[in-house]
Amino acid sequence: MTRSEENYLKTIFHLGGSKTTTPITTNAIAEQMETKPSSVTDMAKRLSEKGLVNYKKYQGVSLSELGIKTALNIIRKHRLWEVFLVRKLDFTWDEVHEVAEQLEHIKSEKLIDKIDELLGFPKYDPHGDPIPTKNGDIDEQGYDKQLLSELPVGTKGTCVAVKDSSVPFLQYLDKHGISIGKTIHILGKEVFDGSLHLRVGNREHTVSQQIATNLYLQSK
Amino acid sequence: MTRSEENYLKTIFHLGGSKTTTPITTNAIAEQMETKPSSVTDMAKRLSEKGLVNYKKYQGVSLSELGIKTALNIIRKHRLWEVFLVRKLDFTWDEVHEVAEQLEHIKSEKLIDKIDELLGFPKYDPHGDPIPTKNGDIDEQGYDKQLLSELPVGTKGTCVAVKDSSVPFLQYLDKHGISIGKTIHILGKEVFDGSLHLRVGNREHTVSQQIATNLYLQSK
DNA sequence: ATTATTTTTTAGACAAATCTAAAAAAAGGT
DNA sequence: ACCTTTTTTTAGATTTGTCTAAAAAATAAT
Repeated sequence: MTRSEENYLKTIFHLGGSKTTTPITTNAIAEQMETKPSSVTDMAKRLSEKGLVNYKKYQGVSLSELGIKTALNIIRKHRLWEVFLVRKLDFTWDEVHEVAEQLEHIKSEKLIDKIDELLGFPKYDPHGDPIPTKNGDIDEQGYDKQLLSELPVGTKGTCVAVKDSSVPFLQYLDKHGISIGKTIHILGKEVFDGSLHLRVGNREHTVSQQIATNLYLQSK
Repeated sequence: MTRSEENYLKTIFHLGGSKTTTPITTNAIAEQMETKPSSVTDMAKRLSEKGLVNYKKYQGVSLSELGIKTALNIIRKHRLWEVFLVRKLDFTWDEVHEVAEQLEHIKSEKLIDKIDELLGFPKYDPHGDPIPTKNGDIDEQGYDKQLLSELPVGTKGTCVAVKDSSVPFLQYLDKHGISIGKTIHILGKEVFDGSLHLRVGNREHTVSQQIATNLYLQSK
């Protein structure tokens, strides 16, 4: 397994390539990976040779059983390292992704199992995404969560995950005191643009619809 | 900096390439890295282009100032990760090298500084080798240590480092209860083959000269 | 000092992973 | 159904890092 192969598998998984129903297009992969479609075609052939993906010319790519298992293993490593960075080394949630992108490729089963143990076998990463188990089981559902934008005014809930985990979005949330575990109260909604009025802790803010469609709450 | 370039720099450093006096030969590097001399020549040119080594045809390689700084930074990372693996994840000292070979190439200054901090700024790795500082200072001397083979009968000392840190040697030491920090008493010496009779803790062993020339004590 | 041996370098080839430009196939529009 | 546009693939080139085989330089030996 090369690093590049691992990155392709991970991307294909994130684009939904574990379901055989709709194969992932060459273009979609290229765009996501910021590479050229021709490079994707080359890699699709290589991965197909190795039995990691199903690929037929002009018909896109989906992951094989082995491909899914491999992708989940990389995602497991990525997310465990993210938890480690936040909990043990005081990284902020917007800093972890870049470093975890490197750490996820370290080849040592013992290492990642020990990190898992050190962290007390966490179930979710710092963005609220579920961590696959050693056997490749993943709690796709996660918490019983709903997008902030889909909840009615008056709802009170706990922030459990983010949909977008880009650096600017995470920094925006930090600036407004929003993080995983925080209680959020929906005070009002502007019908015109879908913006929401919230109470987070003892502070009140207005957030745009774009924010509201990228934040998951568990309502109570 | 590619991973391969980093590995060459590290190897050149370990072969003594930081002293301009005796350049390191192509063959020596090839042998150490288990590669071919022609590959070393290629890399020597590339590293020379980048100002990391001094290289003139047929005259071997030595590290430039920048090369030394870079090599020490990689060694620093390698050794800090080794300490982390032993102290935080219960790796044994014969297991750490292979994983640290991978971890040393992770690019994040913040990561290694936080690991350093988490460990309380250790000065020595699990084999007793000194850890370079962030600025590239290294305590070459280390402890005021002497090879076990060079000490007189009757000496009592603390094991502070190993010269050979190969897996078989470290496992041999483990089997005989010898580790960094252990007190060793030299009870007798066989003139014929240089083997030594030792007391380690409450056990007594005879060890060959080969063992004795690869173990450092700090006598007291 | 000339030959033999060893070391080092060059030249050319190969694999992985990428790119550009052009060709082929698929999808969309009228 | 035909033409146009988009998507995908092929073909050929490039870079990094490696190799083998042959040439060149340095070292050693008689």
